[in-house]
Amino acid sequence: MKRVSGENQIIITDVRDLDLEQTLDCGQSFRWEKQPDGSFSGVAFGKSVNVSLDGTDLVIKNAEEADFRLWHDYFDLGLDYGKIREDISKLHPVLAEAALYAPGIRILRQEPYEALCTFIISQNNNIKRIKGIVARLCESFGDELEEGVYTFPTAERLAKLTPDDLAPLRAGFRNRYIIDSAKKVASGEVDLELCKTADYEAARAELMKITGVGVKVADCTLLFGMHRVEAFPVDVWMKRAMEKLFPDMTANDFGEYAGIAQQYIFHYSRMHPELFSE
DNA sequence: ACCCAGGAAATTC
DNA sequence: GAATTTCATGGG
Repeated sequence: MKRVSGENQIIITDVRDLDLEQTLDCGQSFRWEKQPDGSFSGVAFGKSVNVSLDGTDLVIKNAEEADFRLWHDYFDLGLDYGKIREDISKLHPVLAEAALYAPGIRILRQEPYEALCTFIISQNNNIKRIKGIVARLCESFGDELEEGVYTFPTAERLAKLTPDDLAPLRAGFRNRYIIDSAKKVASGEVDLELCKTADYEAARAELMKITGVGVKVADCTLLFGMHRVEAFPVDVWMKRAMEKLFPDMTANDFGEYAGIAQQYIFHYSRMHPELFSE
């Protein structure tokens, strides 16, 4: 893998096991928008970029060479998903099928607070509306990078607000959860860095100190914001999938890469709702 | 009108 | 303690 830069863009070559649609629009991140030309535009780490895949070249426009490692890591290109898929496919034939169905899913290494906040918003909600609320959150309290392009607000910024200040987001009962998370993260009462290294149960307990964070939101935060790929979030889709497709397995049976298996199963299930209605 | 959505808190039994 | 209800909002 090498870098090619210049003209205000980075190209990461020899990229395998990545499909932008599968990775950026599978419900792990809510900040990427597909463009008419098939590329995706979004903001991460306070930087606005456009990404596209040309064969095995990942083209990142509006990026500078110094951020090569940043984007390389964001797309988790240091992990061999082909090998992982091969290994976990041995666990169950349906998992093998699900992995084959969307082999271009990768677990993004998102910023911890963004993952926490967006998955607080996700509860008892649907992906389309989550994206709308997140967009209004950024427009209202993020920094404008370009015309109509905003950063994700920091916990420190949101900690100065009250739940009523979030009314324009139309996030309903989740407003007070967002504020509680911001206050506890900004004050250090909840240590997101600790969650990257603490043992799993301790990390989960740390996040669950926040009102509005239960087991599922904590697991999503750990998986998508701390790259704890052993996390296995169970939402309504995963509950159905476990009951119908993996009745003989529990979360623990999926191993150290359970979170990656979970993404294959989640996506496969959402794309095949008929599996659960017949 | 009713039900559901990448759940969790509040209330009741 | 375990089971049920409620919590805002929007789409089907």
